[in-house]
Amino acid sequence: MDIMSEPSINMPCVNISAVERDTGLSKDILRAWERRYGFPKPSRDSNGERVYPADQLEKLRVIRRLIDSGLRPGNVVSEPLDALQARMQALPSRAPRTEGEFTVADDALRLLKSHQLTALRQLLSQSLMRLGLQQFVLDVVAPLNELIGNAWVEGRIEIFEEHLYAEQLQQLLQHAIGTMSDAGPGPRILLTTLPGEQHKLGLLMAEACLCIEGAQCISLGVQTPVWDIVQAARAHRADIVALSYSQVTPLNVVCANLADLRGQLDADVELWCGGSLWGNARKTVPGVNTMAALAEIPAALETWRRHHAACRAVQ
Amino acid sequence: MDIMSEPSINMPCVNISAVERDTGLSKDILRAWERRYGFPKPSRDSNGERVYPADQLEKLRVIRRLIDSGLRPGNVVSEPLDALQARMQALPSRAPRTEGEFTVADDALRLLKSHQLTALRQLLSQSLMRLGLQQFVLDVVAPLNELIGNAWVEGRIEIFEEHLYAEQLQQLLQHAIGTMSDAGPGPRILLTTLPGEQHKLGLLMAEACLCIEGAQCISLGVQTPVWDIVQAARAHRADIVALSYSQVTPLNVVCANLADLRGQLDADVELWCGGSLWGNARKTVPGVNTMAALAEIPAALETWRRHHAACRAVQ
DNA sequence: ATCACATCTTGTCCAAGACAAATAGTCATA
DNA sequence: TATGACTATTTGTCTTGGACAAGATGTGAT
Repeated sequence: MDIMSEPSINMPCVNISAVERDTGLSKDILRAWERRYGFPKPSRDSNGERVYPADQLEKLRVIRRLIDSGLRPGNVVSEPLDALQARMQALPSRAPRTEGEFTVADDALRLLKSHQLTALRQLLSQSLMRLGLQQFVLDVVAPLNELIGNAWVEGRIEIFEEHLYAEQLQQLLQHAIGTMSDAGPGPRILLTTLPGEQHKLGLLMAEACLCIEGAQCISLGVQTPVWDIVQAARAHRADIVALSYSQVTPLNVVCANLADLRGQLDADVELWCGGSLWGNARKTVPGVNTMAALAEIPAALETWRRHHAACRAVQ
Repeated sequence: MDIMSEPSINMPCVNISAVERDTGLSKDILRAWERRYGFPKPSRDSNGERVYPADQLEKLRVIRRLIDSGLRPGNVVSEPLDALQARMQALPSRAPRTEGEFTVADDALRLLKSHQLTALRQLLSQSLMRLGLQQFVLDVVAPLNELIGNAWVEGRIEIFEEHLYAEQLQQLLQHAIGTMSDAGPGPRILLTTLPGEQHKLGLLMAEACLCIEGAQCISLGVQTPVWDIVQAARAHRADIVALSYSQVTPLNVVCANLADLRGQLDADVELWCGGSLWGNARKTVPGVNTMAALAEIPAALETWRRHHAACRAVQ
């Protein structure tokens, strides 16, 4: 359906800012790679400014994911696309997924790709009802997310399909969370993401797991500046600030942001940060509770409650 | 720790990345202002890199707010802090609003500012139930949006409060839309915003008005690239693509994007674009149906249906 | 008043260089 | 075979100073 190898007959092109937005690679990095490795090699517009064709953008996304999984730029940036895709296949797939329990996720992906939107919504909704919110999030949404992510970098689904998927799931989760929000003796938790992180789904999944355990969740949505998180935490007397990250932000940046936020937050407010990027991270930030998986949430909450009860007793 | 010469003994200092993060001003802008206006004037570390003291960061935030409310950098960046704060006070309040019909919006703003979240949610929810979705959107949400926008540029509410407000309303609207989505003989309408436009609320308000009139809405969420909108419209055989814009994007950019999208969309797909920025716009784009207010939606749908019925009859 | 035209403003991009932190490679020692 | 120390390379980020186009403002004529 879409376009072929010839650049620029009808291929959509974008400038360096758009590439930075779409790939999470900074302008500096894009220019440095071009200088050092010869890729990306954008054409130039009449003003001498870089114009990236869609296929290079596509390749950059693959590269991004390979680097996130541990490879180094010098080894992958200059390789041709098919070699990279071969490497993608060879990556140790963290999700074993040979068992029969994730078939819902598979079915959902199939429905998404065949554009059967109402059927998709029905399937997800039914699955939610059958499993309950917690199990639904852990056993369906999380693997489905990974499935979608992989399908996307391998070019098997389009961006608009991912948008559509995220939209459906957001609705479903938000509704489910809304129906039980008002309970909870648990800690007051402020949820958001930092600027640059646009993915709301991870946030909602966390919120679901937290609400189920009786926490009082206050969600600011995505992309709240550090300073405003600090203010919000004070205004709402939050016990915990919980952030979510997908893979698009480089680990260094994430750690810097977290350290910054940790420094500005009042000391008695805990800072939790979740996201799949902590799976193979060796780095940690002092004073920040990082979680690689949603399944860690209940234990963390339990710990907080015990500790908090003890503190109260002492006072 | 590693404090420097002049500014202060214990003032925390940050590098240029942190300033970008906290103020939303890009590194390029920070360097350009320093070159042109002499502010900010960071000290340098041992490696010659910029180190910004906290008071300059604070002033940058004030400047940011003044610029967002219409002032120009050349006039404010080099002024002293107290002059800037005087200007903040002197900002004209754009909202006349003397009538008594928007009291719900006023109450909502009050609750938001006093951080009574559950009360706010209750108020909005009750209001929705009482008025019905359409009237709620037109008579409460729209004026409340304007109220919030004004309060923000005047510095009466914080960014995090605006986030919180948007989040509550999004949940409410999304839920309301979800409970009636599956009906409708009407046109298939693809809803989204273009990259750069992050406001989902406008989109949801439009979706609500469209759904009520029996249209089949397919929402892609925010920030879908042009190329993907085209693909999505084909995949889902949309009759209409509807976009939403708030005021933050310059009109020229909007028009250019619209023309681009219009050129790539199949000719038999209509393109609608709504948003308050069309209120005083003299510019139009050929082939694009622009609407300044949500109230225009029913008539537009009626027109489409009549025209479409006629076309069918001809075939 | 309204429009067209000239003039400033201002955000963004570019090039090429520099440097430190992170990573990989090497070699000797327990 | 591990482990640790040391060196070399890789890589992200910051620097300067210049350039340009789109937006905003001012000016003059209709």
